[in-house]
Amino acid sequence: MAQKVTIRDLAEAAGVSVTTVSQILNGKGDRFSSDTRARVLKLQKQLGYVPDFNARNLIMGSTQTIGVLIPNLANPFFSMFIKGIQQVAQSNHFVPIIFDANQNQRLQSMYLEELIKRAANGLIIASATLDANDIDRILTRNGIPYLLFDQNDAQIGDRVWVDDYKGGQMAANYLLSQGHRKIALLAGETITHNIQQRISGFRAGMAKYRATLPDEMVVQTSMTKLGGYQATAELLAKKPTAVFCINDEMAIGLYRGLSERGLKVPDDLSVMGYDDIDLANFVTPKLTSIHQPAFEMGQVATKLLIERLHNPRLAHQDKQLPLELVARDSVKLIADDIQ
Amino acid sequence: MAQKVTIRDLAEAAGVSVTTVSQILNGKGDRFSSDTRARVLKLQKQLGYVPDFNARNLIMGSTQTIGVLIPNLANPFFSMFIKGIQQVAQSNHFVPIIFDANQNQRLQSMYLEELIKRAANGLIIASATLDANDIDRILTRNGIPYLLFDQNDAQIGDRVWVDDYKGGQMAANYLLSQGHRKIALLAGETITHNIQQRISGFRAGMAKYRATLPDEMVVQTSMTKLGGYQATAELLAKKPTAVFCINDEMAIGLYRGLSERGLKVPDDLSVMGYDDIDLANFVTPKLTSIHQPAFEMGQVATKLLIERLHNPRLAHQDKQLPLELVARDSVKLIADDIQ
DNA sequence: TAGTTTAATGTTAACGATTTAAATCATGGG
DNA sequence: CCCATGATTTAAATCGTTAACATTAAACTA
Repeated sequence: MAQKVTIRDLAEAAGVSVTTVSQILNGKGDRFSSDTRARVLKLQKQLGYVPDFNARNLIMGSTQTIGVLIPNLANPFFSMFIKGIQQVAQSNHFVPIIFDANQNQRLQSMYLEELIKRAANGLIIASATLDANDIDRILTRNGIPYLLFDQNDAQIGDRVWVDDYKGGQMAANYLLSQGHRKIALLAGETITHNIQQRISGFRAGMAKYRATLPDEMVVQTSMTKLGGYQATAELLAKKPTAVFCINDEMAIGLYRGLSERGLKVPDDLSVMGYDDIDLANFVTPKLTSIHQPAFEMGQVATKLLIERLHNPRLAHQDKQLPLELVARDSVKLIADDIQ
Repeated sequence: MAQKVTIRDLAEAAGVSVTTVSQILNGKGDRFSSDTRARVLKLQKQLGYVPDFNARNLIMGSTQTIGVLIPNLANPFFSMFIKGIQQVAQSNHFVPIIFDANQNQRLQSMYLEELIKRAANGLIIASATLDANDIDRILTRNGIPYLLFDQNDAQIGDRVWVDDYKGGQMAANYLLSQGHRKIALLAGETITHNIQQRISGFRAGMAKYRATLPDEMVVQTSMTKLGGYQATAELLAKKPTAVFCINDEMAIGLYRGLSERGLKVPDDLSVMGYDDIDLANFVTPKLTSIHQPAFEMGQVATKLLIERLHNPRLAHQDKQLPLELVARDSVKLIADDIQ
């Protein structure tokens, strides 16, 4: 409960002016005698002086804060993404403020406002429910640089992305190469741009081998384990030999639905995921998936954003990260001719 | 890029003083004519005025911020915990700043300092590597209320807890009731207080039925899926009929280790977890576990902390939340006499 | 009418830092 | 012994708000 020690207290204790203290503590103290420098530094430790964050930011005009908006913390993909953000932010003396907006439109706007209020230096937005143009309007009006992620329909601002179209194609190619032709797609309820790309790519991949993905073979549900689970019956009714799940979480939900019905993956049904969360490697059978480098994506996003903060008139940056097919045990080879 | 609009601009535009604006915008404007009130409010929208966070906090002396330190974001238990925190914080106009300290001692201290610098109003610390007394020294020196979680060896500050001792007993009782006698324990490398309790309870539970948990039946490894996986061989060497994993993550790792060896849960080995993360319900076989109400714990922790902030001289609060055994399919009944 | 309320709004001093521009102090050459 | 010079140090302005304390004008009271 000790009264907070201010720069004035420290100055007084050291017998110098506040200017002196401020300069020395901010590394601009070359012009002071090493004697006073030492004295100030020593007393700082001794009194435990920490510059007041608000006072400092008020005059400096920076909070060293990055706002982050994500749809769902419980999805391991995003935990990893955040870990990447945190790492880079930390080493650049920034602090991320993370909001899990849980696909709630209203909440999302609230958080956006909160971040503006708090004078975040920049934002990383990985949430899809907000309209990109709305975001742009609000943020550029407030002069806040931001980076849109995972929903790059609008070509505004910097961009970190993976080639989802190609990812979809890779999935299709793999499934086809294993002899599957009757393939169902398990997608989310809201189709963001990147997921649309994924689906388009998948369709295109199918088409290349004169296979098709008719509309009646796609099932939509919430993009969670539960969603995948609940879609099982509907999916089974379509009698596919393989299912491409738009993310791993759903695939894992489907696993359960199948197992409850006594069906075996991949013998009775092949399942393929997307994201390659660490769990993919721990379910039985191990899930074949398309690997998205979530951690790295977080790192790169943060790096780009910070670069932009340092240099606002930088040309728009665009960084693509590689996707990778990780073939494990959830897809059965039912014929190896690919006609 | 438009120059930031200040309260002075708004005041000028409305033809009133800054006080008037300030008061009106802070709900203390009853003393002004409804005419000016309307005018100010309208112009605020029009000019898009947002009070400067730092200036405001500087004079108000509060940042409406809660710092949160957790060991691992990727553990679903903590994602849930955080979701609970966020929900309550949000509805009380607080914002949580979350740090994933990843059992890194140094990082943890850094984050702690950062939170102090940022003048967080209070802290929720769910990280074990820091010494409770160190924390107390640093934080009470700075007059920051905090709430220790998940490592309540020191009886300092407020407390949210589950009865881990009883949790351990419940696990033991259940395993014994299913006829198991040769039981191994899979624990973490660092044994925090709550986990120590869990283990003690487990031991006591065993003892009650004249069973024992000899030291050679406990295996220690990192508390992650990978850790659980890597412990498989060592565990198997002890030839138990059941394994009690100190958390679900490890149990899931063990699942994989067993499945790779062609062993079936629960026919070849029974597995029991702790936490009851949502995944427990989605693995095959579904994992029997002790349910910790992670989300609720986050909620309650935040509620207690905020109450404390509002009233610093409140008596220490102590809230216990219930634990629950969730019997699913991962433990085999090998004899139903419990002699 | 003079004095007192009351309603409506304004002045200005904090808050705790940073920073610019100016002041002070030695030192030494002329 | 004076002043220029460079080395140290400081006074004061500033950042955008809030709030305690005025102030003003109109309305009411006796």
